[in-house]
Amino acid sequence: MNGEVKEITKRNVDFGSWYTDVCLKADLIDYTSVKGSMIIRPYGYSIWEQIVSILDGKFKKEGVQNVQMPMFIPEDLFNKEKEHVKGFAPEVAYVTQGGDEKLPQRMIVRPTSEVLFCEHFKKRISSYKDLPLIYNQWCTIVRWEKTTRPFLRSREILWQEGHTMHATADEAIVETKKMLKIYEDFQKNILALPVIIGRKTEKEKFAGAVSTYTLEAMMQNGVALQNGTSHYFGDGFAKAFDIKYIDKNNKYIYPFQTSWGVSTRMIGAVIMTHSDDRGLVLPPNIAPIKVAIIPINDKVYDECDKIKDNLEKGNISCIVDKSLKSAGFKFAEAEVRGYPLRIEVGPRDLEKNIISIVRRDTLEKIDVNVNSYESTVKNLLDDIQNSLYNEALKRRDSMIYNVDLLEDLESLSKEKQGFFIVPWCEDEACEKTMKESLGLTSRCLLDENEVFDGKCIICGKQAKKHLYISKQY
RNA sequence: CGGGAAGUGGCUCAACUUGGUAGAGCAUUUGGUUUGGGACCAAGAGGUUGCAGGUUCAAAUCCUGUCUUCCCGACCA
Repeated sequence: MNGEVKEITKRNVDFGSWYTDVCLKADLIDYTSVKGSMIIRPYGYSIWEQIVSILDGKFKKEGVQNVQMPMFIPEDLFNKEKEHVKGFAPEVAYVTQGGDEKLPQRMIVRPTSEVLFCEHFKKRISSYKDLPLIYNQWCTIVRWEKTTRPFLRSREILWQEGHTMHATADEAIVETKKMLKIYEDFQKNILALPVIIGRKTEKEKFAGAVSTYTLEAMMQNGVALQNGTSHYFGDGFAKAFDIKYIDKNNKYIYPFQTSWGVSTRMIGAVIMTHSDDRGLVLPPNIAPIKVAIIPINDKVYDECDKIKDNLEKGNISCIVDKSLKSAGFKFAEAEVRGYPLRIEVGPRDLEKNIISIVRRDTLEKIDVNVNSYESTVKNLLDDIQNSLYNEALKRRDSMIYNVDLLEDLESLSKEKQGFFIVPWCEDEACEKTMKESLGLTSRCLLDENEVFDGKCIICGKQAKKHLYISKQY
């Protein structure tokens, strides 16, 4: 921890700079000389480790097996599924040379691994007894993004991608939705992020998918962020890759496929949802360090160590900040780094058998007895977790607008940002118009099964569904 | 990829307009005093000015290219 004073741009001055300031000053990332490829520093990486450990545990309970696939894909393999190629081609990085020799065929650096899994599935699947296959990998992928931003959009992406094969369409659809639900619960209960769950439109769905489901989070500034996806592929890839199994009736069947993924983008969503002008705010359930214990001077180290040991017995991770800085500096530092609670231990308070606990979200300070604080700490952590979610939910809900008329949308979207729910005819042309004239992209359908009779906000023809639209990262 | 801004010790910036060989604060190191909201005193170290060319007797400064970052679009998780 170095000792420079960390100035953070205020949110209302420049939200984008505030965000990168928080990422840098909270010591989550650093830049490199490679465009769009950030270093995730130890503190930032420990947040990712929390995410991995919790999610991976949930996956394993669902029978997911982890694998590791190659990073390179020969170009002809990648070209097998036409929609998939078309969707990803513009952002693919190619390897053209190995050592001194030019490669006979270009390799692509995986932007996602569907085709590698398909190639492998073909070898592994021959009977209904081989199904389902439920695989996942934690890995990095590369997409040659033009605009990059820490966590939210980088060229090298640290993520998890699940790929599954099933005997029936129903089973695959259940899998798709099951993983979506796991993501939703994780984001709600662990990351304290309210998300809107829904199906993507044809225009916005994953290249090669039958249907794509999304988790749409809303940032403080009213800009939406797709924070995870789960896709149902039908048997499209299976057909393209000639993956077949023999069923009980000795008939050849193409199996049904899913894929689903979340990435370090979730860390960006946590920052942009909960943090404030003082720096990072982390929900306790994802915070690698839940309590920062701050000795006011060097005479109280023993008491601090005792508190740390005691809390860690109750599985509450702590640090004691013994750096040779003034107390005020340490308080500020603890706030920048977003430790959910800090405990101030000072000689004057100790004479009265008191220590102070300060919560990061509200900065509220309470005094507790030095011999009995465990339950208070636990309760406060729970309370912060709940209150961060509730605050985020309240704010998100206040940024959802139902709009039926184009003129209302035009004026409203000029002064407000957030989700707009609009009636839509399901014509892609109208989707394009929303984007080109208002800068609003479709996020997902309000309800994929909705039956609704109204007028499309753009063309006025019959609308069939309501659509969430917004600005997006 | 288009439009705008920026890049000078670890950080924030000055010197650039008008070319003359880089300076401050903070951080860092050492010694000391301190510690209840970003401590103080003293001494020291640290920079061929993002990178590559060019103009010039001379380039942080002028020109060209390139890379990176930020903002706004387009593209996308």
